[in-house]
Amino acid sequence: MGVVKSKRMPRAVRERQMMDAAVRTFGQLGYRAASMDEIAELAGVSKPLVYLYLNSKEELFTACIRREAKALAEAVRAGAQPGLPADRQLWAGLNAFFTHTAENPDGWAVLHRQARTHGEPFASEVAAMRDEIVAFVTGLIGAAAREAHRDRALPDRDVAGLAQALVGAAEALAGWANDTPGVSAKEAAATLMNFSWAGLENLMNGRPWQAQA
Amino acid sequence: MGVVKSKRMPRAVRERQMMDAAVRTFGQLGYRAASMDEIAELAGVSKPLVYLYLNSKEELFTACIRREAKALAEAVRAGAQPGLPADRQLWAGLNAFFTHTAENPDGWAVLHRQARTHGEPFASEVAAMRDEIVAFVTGLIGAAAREAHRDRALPDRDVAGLAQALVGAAEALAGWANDTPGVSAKEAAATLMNFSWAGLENLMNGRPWQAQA
Amino acid sequence: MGVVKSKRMPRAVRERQMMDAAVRTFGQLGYRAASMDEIAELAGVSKPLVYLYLNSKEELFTACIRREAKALAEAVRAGAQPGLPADRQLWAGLNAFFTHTAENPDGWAVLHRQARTHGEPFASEVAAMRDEIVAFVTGLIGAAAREAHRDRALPDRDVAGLAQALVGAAEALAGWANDTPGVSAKEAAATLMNFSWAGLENLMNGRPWQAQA
Amino acid sequence: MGVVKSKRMPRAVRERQMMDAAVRTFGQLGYRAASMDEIAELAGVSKPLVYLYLNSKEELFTACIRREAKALAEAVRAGAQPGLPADRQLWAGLNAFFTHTAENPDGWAVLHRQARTHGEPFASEVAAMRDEIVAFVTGLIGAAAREAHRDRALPDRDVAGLAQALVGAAEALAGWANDTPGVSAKEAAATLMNFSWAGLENLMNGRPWQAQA
DNA sequence: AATGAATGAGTCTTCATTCAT
DNA sequence: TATGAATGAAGACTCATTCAT
Repeated sequence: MGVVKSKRMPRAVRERQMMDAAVRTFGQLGYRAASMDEIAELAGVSKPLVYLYLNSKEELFTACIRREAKALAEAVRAGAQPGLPADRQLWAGLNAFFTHTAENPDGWAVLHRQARTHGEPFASEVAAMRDEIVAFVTGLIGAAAREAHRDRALPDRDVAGLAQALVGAAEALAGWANDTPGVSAKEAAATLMNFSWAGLENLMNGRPWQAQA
Repeated sequence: MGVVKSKRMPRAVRERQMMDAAVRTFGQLGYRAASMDEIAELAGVSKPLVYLYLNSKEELFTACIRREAKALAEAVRAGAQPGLPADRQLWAGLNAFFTHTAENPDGWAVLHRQARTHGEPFASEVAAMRDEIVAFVTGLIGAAAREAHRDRALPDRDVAGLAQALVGAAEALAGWANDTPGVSAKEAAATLMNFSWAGLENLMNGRPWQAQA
Repeated sequence: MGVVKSKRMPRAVRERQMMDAAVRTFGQLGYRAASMDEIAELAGVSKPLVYLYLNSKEELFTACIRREAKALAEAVRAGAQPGLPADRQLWAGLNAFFTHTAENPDGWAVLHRQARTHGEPFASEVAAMRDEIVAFVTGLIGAAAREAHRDRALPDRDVAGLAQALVGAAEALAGWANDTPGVSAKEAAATLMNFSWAGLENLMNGRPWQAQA
Repeated sequence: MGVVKSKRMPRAVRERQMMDAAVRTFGQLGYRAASMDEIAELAGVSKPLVYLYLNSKEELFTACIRREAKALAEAVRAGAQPGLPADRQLWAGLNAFFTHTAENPDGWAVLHRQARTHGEPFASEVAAMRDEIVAFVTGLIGAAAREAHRDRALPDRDVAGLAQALVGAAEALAGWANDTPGVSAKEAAATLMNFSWAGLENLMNGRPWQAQA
């Protein structure tokens, strides 16, 4: 009878709308600068409904972090194809990572920029996902080490550092690819693969990592 | 006996106290979460004096970014020793970088975490310094490529991408080293040097980059 | 027993209460000296509600000016009776004007004293209404000149000047009548009618304008 | 020895500089919007010196009102030439008034707009000057009445009302003359003289007041 | 399931005013 | 005579959050 305002939707749908709005707002403005008013309006609902479903700004932000972390981890997991050699697995994982972050810039911003910037309830929330990536890389390196028949694996802390460096390089390349016209996500992935797998010395001596080799 | 809350200090001194307090507060809480009240109290002065000298929260934050960016850039410039081979220069520069960020964790947090997270007057402020460091690394990689006497130098865009990756990795490792107890600047530098120079494949095959070689 | 601080009223009602409080406060203290706290308290609501409905101090003041200007212009329009001879119309209009300003002293103070004293967004807001009244008086004087069957009508610019003088005198008298106990609207109107219609010379020679003549 | 900064001036001179700056600032911005900082800077002295000489913002404003009121009253007194017939005296007084206010717009703004807008210490301060003008007009009318050999003078309250109307008309005409290109101060004075002395009826019947008659 | 009405608490910013020299 | 250094108090504005329906 008149304007349809899409009311009375099932809870799950409404919740998803709110989370979408929240991820977008948090990702673009940050935790503090984002306001519940803005999120509610972007979600097309009233503020009390947001509170009814998600309780508080803090819980809402936490829920966003969890959702996006899960989605990213799953994307990387799904992209990497177990059974391939370690370098091909890394290549596949990086491609999945770059593709997912390019398609979900706000989610990535929430995870990478915002969650780590705002103190304690949140930082440890992201740590879980970081640990998962670290575990993925660790596993890769372990597998590679076994392939190479080496007895001594790299120490754990070294692996954690390498994972940090890899993610940092990936994020920098993602930003650079976005800002530099003509650089595709795949090219960025190749650059990172070369950088991380072959190392600068090999690159300078004409021995890059070969995707097809 | 105890700290005398000394009064009537010359402007330059007070300004430095305020900036110190601001860097610490902004670095730990972020731009939005930090309050001018908190900064003033930490500096041991009243709020109006902060405004009298530094005009506004935005200008204060910008001043912090500029001061810390300048200090970091100068530290890296001073650490790198022109004349050495490229890998030794890189090693020296990384050491200077990680040492400075370890000694100024709040300043580094302001630059890396906070300034880039909080929109536009600030992001471009840091970008300038970052570009300077990227240019430095780009030069290093180019020089190394020439030293290798290869006929075909790496294409410019590849070099730029590698530099971005290297700087991104360094940034991530600096944050990680600050947050992880027991990781020294030298260890972080070594991890990154191995990662970037030798590459993962060499690492896993027991052929790391050798600082003394 | 006593005023119940009733809650949960419809927006339109609350808005009117706020505007009433604002007109009173602005009229008595001026734009700068009036505080939003004071207005909110006088309206019986919390400050955020004032902001929710009226956005800012500036918009609130502007809204007050518009409301009071509209009310005054309508009162004068309704009071003047087209069809009467010019002097009778003027007399009727003046009576309406002085009656309205006497009944709405704060509104009049907002228009005459405060709005014109506080710079540019506001001054031009009142100017529109003032011009409307000046145009009304200009028309009256022109009509009266035509009624007098004179061949040479007064030059336009002279008429405009006279209208300005008349309105200015009316404005001053309204303020004076409000501030001086015991001066009724009718007395003010009579004083001005004598002054403007008969002129000082006639007054001093015992020939005032006669309402009934 | 370097820049002359005009220091160590006698107190009277410094005080005049401060008052000049204050009149200008108060006149343009109003009592509340004017800041002591601004006044001190415009006067070319430090703030504590303003306080040393003039004690407080309130006293400073009061001093401004007194100075400007005295100057205006003296200008009008000096312009009016006792001994002339009443209408010529009024003409001379109006000319002096218009001339003075045109030459001292800030002083006039302080008296007319600002002082009356800001509550009680100040309003009564201006009242003194208003009374002086009322007394001037009253005297004129009394003289004219004697010239006309009338026994009964106009009641006091009527005279006060007439003075209010006259000043109101004068201020309106001053504003109008300033805003309308080509209208000189003298023309404005003539318009007001006609309006107030001859009255509208006489004007419309071709019997204006004659400056030379 | 959903919302219009409402607020306590806090943040940035300004200003008149004083102290020590 | 003159000022650089400093602050208490207040004011505009925002926001996360709740209540009544």
